[in-house]
Order: sequence, then structure tokens, then C-alpha cells
Amino acid sequence: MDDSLSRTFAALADPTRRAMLVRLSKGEATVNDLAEPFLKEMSLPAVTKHLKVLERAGLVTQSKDAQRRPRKLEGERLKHALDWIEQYREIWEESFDRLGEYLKTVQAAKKTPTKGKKNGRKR
Amino acid sequence: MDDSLSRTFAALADPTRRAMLVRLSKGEATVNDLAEPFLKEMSLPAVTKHLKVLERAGLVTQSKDAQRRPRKLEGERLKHALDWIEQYREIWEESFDRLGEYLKTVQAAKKTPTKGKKNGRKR
DNA sequence: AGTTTAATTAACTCACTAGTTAATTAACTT
DNA sequence: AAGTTAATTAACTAGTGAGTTAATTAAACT
Repeated sequence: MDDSLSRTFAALADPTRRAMLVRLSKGEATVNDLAEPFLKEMSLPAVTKHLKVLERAGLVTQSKDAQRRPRKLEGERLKHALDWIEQYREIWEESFDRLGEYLKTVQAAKKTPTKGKKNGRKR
Repeated sequence: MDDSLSRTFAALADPTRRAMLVRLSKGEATVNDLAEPFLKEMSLPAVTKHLKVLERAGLVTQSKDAQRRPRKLEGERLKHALDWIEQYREIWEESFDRLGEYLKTVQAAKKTPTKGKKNGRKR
């Protein structure tokens, strides 16, 4: 796991980190802000480590404000990840189409019911 | 890492597995087909393991053909992953907009050059 | 100067990941 | 029935990930 895209996906593969990104999408936040919802589940250093993962992936950057280190969401790597997945769009859209076709068939069958299996048609 | 989205992102966080998905997007393939490009770098059982990861994430399914076990790409989980990232679209689009604004400013500055910094205008 | 706040670093543990080779299963071929 | 092909399972190892507590750094407050 050494390339940028792998680091991005690996960073996204954790619910705590995803929740932090959601929080950051609402605006900058300090470590304490980000940690607050998780302090029942984990310690502050654990949060710092999650932030390190997000930073190494380029999803988040820090700035400085006295002893605070506000974090900010960076969109670029998210866009790269989205672009990679995007290339498969037709895969799920085509199975959606097939589902649509199937539903149409079922509908049609209901409207013109046939007596036996003999009359089952294939579009 | 227990939920579906985490498993999906974790599965995508490896270049070998992403390459396998690219191959599968071109159509069904057997384990040997999928392994072939990687056999200089890793063994067949390693490939089987990568496939297990993709299957546990629901990205790939198997079928049966004699002793072959052809794999097929399933789009649904990819769509879920894309949908999750999609919620951040405005993050990168707004920074793109800011870049656009900046470039416009630079352009404008070139067209109507000023003498000193006194005349530097903001938007 | 001493204390509090904000965050990180150090050192350690445990579980999981990614790989290995060797053995096994399952189905087809001769 | 014996051999080949296709793939998986078993057993193991090295490295990494996610967490812990304790100690440390850095800046602000009194």
C-alpha cells in the first residue's frame, strides 16, 4: 500500500476516519473538536493517529492557531478516488437497466395473464 | 473494519486488487486469467486471497464452470462507495472555483497592468 | 514562575494483512 | 485408473494497523 490512491482508499476504510471527514466537510476543526464524539470509545492519541493517516493520504491539512492545530478537508484526493470508481459506472447502471427490463416484463405478465407455462415469453 | 463500506474501501486500497477489478470490468475471468499478469510478482494462492477480499466486500462473485470458478464484477458496492464520496463533491468544486477566480484575477491583472502594489484589487 | 490547555511522541500490545510453500480437493482427459 | 488442470486450504512468517498509558512539547493564562 504505497501509492496515493491506495493510501486514500485505506484512509477511507475506517468509520472513525470517515466520520471525521464528515465533520470536516462542515468546516475547520481542532483535534479536540474532532475527538469529542469519540472520547468514549478511544483516547486522544488514537485520534491523533487517525488524523495522521488522513494527512498522509492528503485528505486533510493542518494550520496553526496558538496551541491549536486546526484541520481542514482537502478535496483533491477524494476527487481522484471518485474518478477511479467512476470508470465502473456503466457496470452498475447496466445491471440497473436489466432490473428495469425485468420489472417491465413482470408488469406486462400481470396485465395479460396467461393460462399455463407454455405461454411464458422471453421479451 | 467491520461494516460494508469499510470493507469496500479496504478492498480498493490495493493496486493488485484494483487491477483485478479493471480486468473484470472487461468481462468474466477465471482465477488463472486474473492471476496471469501477477505471477511474476506473487503466487497463485496470493491471488486467491485477494479474490477472497474482493468477495467479502461484495465487489466480485463466483460461478461454476467445470473445474473453473469464473469471477464477475458486481457494481452495487462500487456505487455505494461512489455515493459516499459524492457528498464531498462541492468541497473540490469550490476550491476549483477559487482557482478559477484566482486565474481570472491574474488574467485581468495582465490585461490592465498597474504600476505599483497600491493598485492591487481584490475581485 | 507555575499551571493549564492542546496536542503529540514514545513505547508497547494485539490482531490482522499479505505473502510464502506444501498439501489437498475437484473435475476433466487419456 | 492414472494423470493433468484449476483452484483452494493449511500452516506459517514478517510487517502493519489500531489501540493503550505515560511522558513530553508548546503556547497561553494567572
